[in-house]
Amino acid sequence: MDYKEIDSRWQKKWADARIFESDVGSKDPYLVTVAFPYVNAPLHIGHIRTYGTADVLARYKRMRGYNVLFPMGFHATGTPILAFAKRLRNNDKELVAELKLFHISDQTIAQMTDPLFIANYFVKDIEYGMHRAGLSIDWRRKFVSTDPQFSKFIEWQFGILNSKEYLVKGRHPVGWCPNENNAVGMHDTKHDVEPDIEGVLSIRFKVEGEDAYLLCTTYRPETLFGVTNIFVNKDIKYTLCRINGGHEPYYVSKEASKSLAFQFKIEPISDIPGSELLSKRGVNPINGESVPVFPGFFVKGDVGTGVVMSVPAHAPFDYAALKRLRESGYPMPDIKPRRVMEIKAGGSINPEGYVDLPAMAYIGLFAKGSDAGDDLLEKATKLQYREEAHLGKMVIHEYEGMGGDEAGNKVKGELMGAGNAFEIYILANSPVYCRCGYPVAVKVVDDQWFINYGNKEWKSLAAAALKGITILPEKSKRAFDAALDWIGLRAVARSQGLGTRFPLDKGKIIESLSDSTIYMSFYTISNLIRDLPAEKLIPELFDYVYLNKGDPQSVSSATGIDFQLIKRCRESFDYWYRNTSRHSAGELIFNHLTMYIFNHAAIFAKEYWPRQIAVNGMVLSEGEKMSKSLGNIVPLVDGIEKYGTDVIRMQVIASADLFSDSDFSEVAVRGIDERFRYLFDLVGRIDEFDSGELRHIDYWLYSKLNRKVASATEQIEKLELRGVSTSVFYDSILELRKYLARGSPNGIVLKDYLSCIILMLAPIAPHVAEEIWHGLGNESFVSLEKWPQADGSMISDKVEAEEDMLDSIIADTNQVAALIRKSGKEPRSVRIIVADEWKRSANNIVAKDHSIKQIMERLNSAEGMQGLGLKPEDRERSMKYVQNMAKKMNQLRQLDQSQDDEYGLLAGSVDYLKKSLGYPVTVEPESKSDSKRAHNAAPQRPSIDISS
RNA sequence: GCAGGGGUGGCAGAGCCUGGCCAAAUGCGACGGGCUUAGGACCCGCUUCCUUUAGUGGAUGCAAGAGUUCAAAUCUCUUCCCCUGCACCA
Repeated sequence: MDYKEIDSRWQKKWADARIFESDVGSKDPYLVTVAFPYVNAPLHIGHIRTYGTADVLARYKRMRGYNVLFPMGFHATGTPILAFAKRLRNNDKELVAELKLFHISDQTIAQMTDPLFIANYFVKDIEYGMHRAGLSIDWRRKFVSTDPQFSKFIEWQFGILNSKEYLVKGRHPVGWCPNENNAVGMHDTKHDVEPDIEGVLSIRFKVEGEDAYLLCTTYRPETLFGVTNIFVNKDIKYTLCRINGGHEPYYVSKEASKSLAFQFKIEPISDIPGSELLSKRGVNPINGESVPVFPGFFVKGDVGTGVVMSVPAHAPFDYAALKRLRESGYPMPDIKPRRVMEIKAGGSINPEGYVDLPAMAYIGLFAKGSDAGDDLLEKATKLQYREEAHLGKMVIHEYEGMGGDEAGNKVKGELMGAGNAFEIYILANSPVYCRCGYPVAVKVVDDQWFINYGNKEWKSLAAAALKGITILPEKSKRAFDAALDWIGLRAVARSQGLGTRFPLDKGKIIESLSDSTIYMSFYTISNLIRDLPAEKLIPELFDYVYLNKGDPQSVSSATGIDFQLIKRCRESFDYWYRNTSRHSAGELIFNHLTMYIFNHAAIFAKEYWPRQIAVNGMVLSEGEKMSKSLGNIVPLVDGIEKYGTDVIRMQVIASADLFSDSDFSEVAVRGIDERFRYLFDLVGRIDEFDSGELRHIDYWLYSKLNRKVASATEQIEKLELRGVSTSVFYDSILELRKYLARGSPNGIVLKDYLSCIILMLAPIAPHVAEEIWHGLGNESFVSLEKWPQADGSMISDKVEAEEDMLDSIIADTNQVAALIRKSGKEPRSVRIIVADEWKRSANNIVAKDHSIKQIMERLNSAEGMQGLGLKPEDRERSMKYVQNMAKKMNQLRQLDQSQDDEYGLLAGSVDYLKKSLGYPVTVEPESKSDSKRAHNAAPQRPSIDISS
């Protein structure tokens, strides 16, 4: 058995028969689309999670009689390919090593300094990988997001967004490299760090007797009431400068003046040493208090503005700095910390203990005598900030009782309203370095274009769309709700990258997640317009095709495009786009998938809105996240070569819940391989088996089979593929083993069973399924066969329970036999004693209302006894039995098996029992048994009497 | 910090929505046995503790704690811990 041979043989047959190429037809349509791959790396096994899951759905729906279209395109817009080429031009060793892992030749790598080459290379490479993975894609429709025809489509989309006033302009901070003079994203930094930008408030303190301000940055404006002084670093340079042309200048650190220049217009006036600031006093804008300026040991020039307002009651660093200053003998007045908020309960400190000194109390949690090193102060700060933000209540008059965050926002609003504060941006994870080596700064772009997902009407439109979408798995629905609420402005135009020019500013490129929100609709026409020159694709064409607006005849005469072709485009979109399923990894919920919903709601009529979205987890490699640094990435083609396509598909796609990560491990993969081989082996021998009348075990197998058809159908509809593979694959093999162990299997039953599970296995493991399907004598493609239908009449709880009973009798007998052997004796034969009928009645009476009252009443009267078929002398023993039964009252269930049923089953299974146990077995009813253990018999739990 | 998802036996991982047939599927691993020259493969058994040399008895138990209930892995609340995403980046 050679997976490679099987895989390529069936892939070729599918391709030759063009069974995955779909066109407008009379059957119900089903369009499956997946987040198209970005063309800067080959596929690894992780990619198959999403593509494979979509493929399973496509294959399943095909078997359910839908006309299924599963198209694929490629994403090449944006900056990564450019960054990729640049890295190779700079001979980046890390990247080269990564490419070598995928067996890319030196010769090819040498050509990868050209972005176009990179894109073309990976388009081919990825398409090849998808072929090898057996994805049922209609390749006639592929396109690349840099194709000029696609650009026309995107321009049309943005025209509509603009006409609806969803595009707005504003200020926006970005990571910026001062050296290269361009925006810096994750792809452009050393070690791929995302520059983490955050806004902080800068509050100005008027310098007493001078037309200037000290500018302090803070995360906690609500503590402004507790300011006792200002800290600067006396050993660094400060710059007096004007900001944005205001006439009163500010003191900030020299470094800050430079980095702020990317956010504001900064005019430096003069530099002075920090020590000169120490003689000044600042006025607190919130209460007019005048506070002194002190040197602070922790103040850094490159953090914020290099000027810090000191709140010793609520900031451990401030408290410690004042304490050290006093202890060093620095000439200073007595500074009294002032508390602005308190924590009533639930915090780490005792709220009564340090009325005006919470910071000291926090320090005390980490260090003896409140004399802590910087790292401990850091910890104390974090804890205090966290607890005060959560549990703190303001104690300042107008703010009394307010939470920390709420008060902070109010103070911020007041200050900003009065012009006493403004926001500046800083890099929270500073320093971040650009690949060129320079530290990244934050630049504020003034004329940034955004898509305004915060627009109220649009949002409610999107909410309406979301309502109509089936989200799989259901539990991720809440994430969509949250994402929809949260999404607001999204910067849409970029200064660099591949892609479509932004219509309202042709110097900019449309950001690459924003140009792929409705591309799924492009598949419906991509094959039809492929050869048309892009300039003919005027907005009116798309208006007609997608919106049914305008007149195809006039579009035809305006562009020279064949009238019929235009009509076909419209028909194709209208046909395919009514029933769609969208697939991606869960991490895209908060951007791509939400934008997908918004844009569909904005552009298309209701009947073309999304119908289903499925999000899946990732793939781990031997329990670890796959990463370049761990070197544990398994290239897809390598994996397929080594293990076989379906073994990989089975493990990657179907070994975990849809939303959970699946683990690719050697051991698990081997287990799948072994089971496939078991099936192949069994099918190879299928003609050896006779077929006669159906026995109990045959009915059992049919019952199990039909039950799993029903459950697997339900599960695959929800893409619960782990459940499908467990019941259809793993459990089936256990059932087959059990069935075969019973001896003389029925060939027809086996064939029925195997055919059916193969049909259900086909979406997940299509190559193996085709091979086995044909091994069973079929001529058709299993890929095009009908999904099986459960026959409810074949499902029998009774038959299954009876088989379970046989198993437990064997287990129990073995257990008893073990005890006998322990005493040195050897079991010679066993009698199995079937409980009397009255015990079944008793069971059912008790089980009915979970009470022994009724049955006891019956046992207490002669007629009642008689009704149960008992004699008066049985009374005592039967009461004892019932009392015993009552102990497990809550577990009793109704039984529909009579004593005769049970007896018949056991008598008919004597041979099997004998074979399993290894000694003679006889069966007898309780009433006819002379065994002293006979009275132990209970329904479905016969008494066992072993002679030794 | 905010948002979303989680925490189950040596490990992986079902079960949780719809409470009771749950000492908890299945797989892997470990252990004992069979088969074998041996290893692998395969087959059988076993894998919380106690009790029982004739069994299906008892205790503890599903992150921790509290609660609801006749009954909780499952429902509610609190706490702790882990994973993912957080914007111009695909």
